[in-house]
Amino acid sequence: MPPPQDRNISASFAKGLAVLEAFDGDAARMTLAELARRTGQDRATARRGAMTLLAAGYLRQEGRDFVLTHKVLGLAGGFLQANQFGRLVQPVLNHHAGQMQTEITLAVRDNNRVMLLAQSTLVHGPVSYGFTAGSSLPLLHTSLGRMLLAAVEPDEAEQILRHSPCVRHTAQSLSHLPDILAEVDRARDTGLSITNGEFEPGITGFATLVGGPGAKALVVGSSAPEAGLSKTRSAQICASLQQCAADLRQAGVLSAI
Amino acid sequence: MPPPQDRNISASFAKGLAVLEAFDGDAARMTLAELARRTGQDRATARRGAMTLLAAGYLRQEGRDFVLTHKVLGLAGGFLQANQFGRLVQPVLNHHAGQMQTEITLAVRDNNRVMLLAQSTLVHGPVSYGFTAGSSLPLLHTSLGRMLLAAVEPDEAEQILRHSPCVRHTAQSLSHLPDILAEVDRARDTGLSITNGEFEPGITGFATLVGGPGAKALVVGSSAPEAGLSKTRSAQICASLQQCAADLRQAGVLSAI
DNA sequence: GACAAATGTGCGTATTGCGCACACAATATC
DNA sequence: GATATTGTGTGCGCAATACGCACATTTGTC
Repeated sequence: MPPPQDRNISASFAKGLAVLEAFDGDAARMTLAELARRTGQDRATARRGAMTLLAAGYLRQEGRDFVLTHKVLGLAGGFLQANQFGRLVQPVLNHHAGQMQTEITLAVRDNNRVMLLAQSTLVHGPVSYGFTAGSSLPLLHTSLGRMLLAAVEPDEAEQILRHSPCVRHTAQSLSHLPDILAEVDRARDTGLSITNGEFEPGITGFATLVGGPGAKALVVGSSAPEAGLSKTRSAQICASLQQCAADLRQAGVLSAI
Repeated sequence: MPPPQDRNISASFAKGLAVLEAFDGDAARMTLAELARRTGQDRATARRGAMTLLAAGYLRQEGRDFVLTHKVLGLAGGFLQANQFGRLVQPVLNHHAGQMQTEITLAVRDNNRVMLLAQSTLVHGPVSYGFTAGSSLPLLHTSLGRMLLAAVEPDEAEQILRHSPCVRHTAQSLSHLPDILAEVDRARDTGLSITNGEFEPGITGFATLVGGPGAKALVVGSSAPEAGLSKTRSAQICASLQQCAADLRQAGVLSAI
């Protein structure tokens, strides 16, 4: 017999949120049947959730497919505006990105994924990898992810790792948990995480900690093509990231989480 | 007697969404009592909505205040990723922002407000005005807003205007509806909207249409300080915006709405 | 045309959520 | 410190809401 429901929680609202969350970067458009499967809900329940979101403007319909609309950006805008990301965070990222001539990204851990919170806009840089604020990246094979794991206690980091999907993105992707843990430990010790082509082929990723307690840690990261990456250049990027982290702390970004 | 409810809509879910939407840039943090007032709901109803959002991770609690979390960015990320904003839109905005040496913004109309969808901000530019993707701007006194109104039929534009708040942001803000309508008509005729210090003092705004049917039109805009803005420079910005719009159409941005 | 997959909807059921009221807590003001 | 105001937590009766199932229909694919 299921426990009596928590009277503080609206189960219908929670089911509806699950329908909204089913739409992500991997599942951009879904039929009702797919939506029911993905949420584990009865088709009629999922349908009511989808029709409510349709009426509210968060979904639109293309034939049989439901498609997420830009209205979700308005929700995100509330958070970004409230925390003055445009005035405090973006200029710092842009400034350092300009100096380093690379993109810079601010990220946080979201369960066992990396969530990008903000990203510099760079005029003359290498080709964009297509990520934006709100993008979700893997935890295990990115420098951002490793740095976020380095921000939590070792045994908790191991727990998180054990419950995270370990997908080999490239031939270089580490696949043994002890190897990944060793890299996380190294990031914890040095304050820097560097990955070589483990998520995107031929791309070196860098990340350092901005601050914040374990589960709510913020990190900044950058990336550069491996080819033509000298030790001097690498050290320069690391130093700039650490300066960027200091400037972000100064700007008060840690109070946003 | 109220009409029987639409069986396709979950009223509890809709109420919950209204609680989530109550958190915006102007109301970053709210007590339960404030939330009930803002949503017009009974305090117990608003409380259940807030507690459900708390459990789902969209709100956190600071004393008596509920605060929006970054989790809403994940929802936005689904839309941005699905429409490849990072790969198709951002590079175009960045390219033209670099060439023009101004910020560029992509926007859509959201009821009687302007919603920013994407933006390229400049490394060495005038002080950032603090807006980001998801930010909401007024419709009546921005070049983006005027251009969005120009995209709909004149009588519909007038209806929207009549139902929009007419706040005087600066001494230069037009306040007579016929004057604003005339500016909208001019934007419709010329394909460009230019405003002088009506929303931010001393700032000239430019906007042009990217495309899309009336209610779903997309526009791009830019801004520059009025001081030191020559006719040549003005014309240059307008031409670049129009080229940017053409490149965005080419990149397929219109299918995102 | 056959088959699979998806959809719309009616309906019985009971659970869920609503809203009110009461008591208590926290904060603000004097 | 007292008082007033505002905010909060929660129990509870009630009825309406939402669930989930089943059936018929539609759409898509081969």
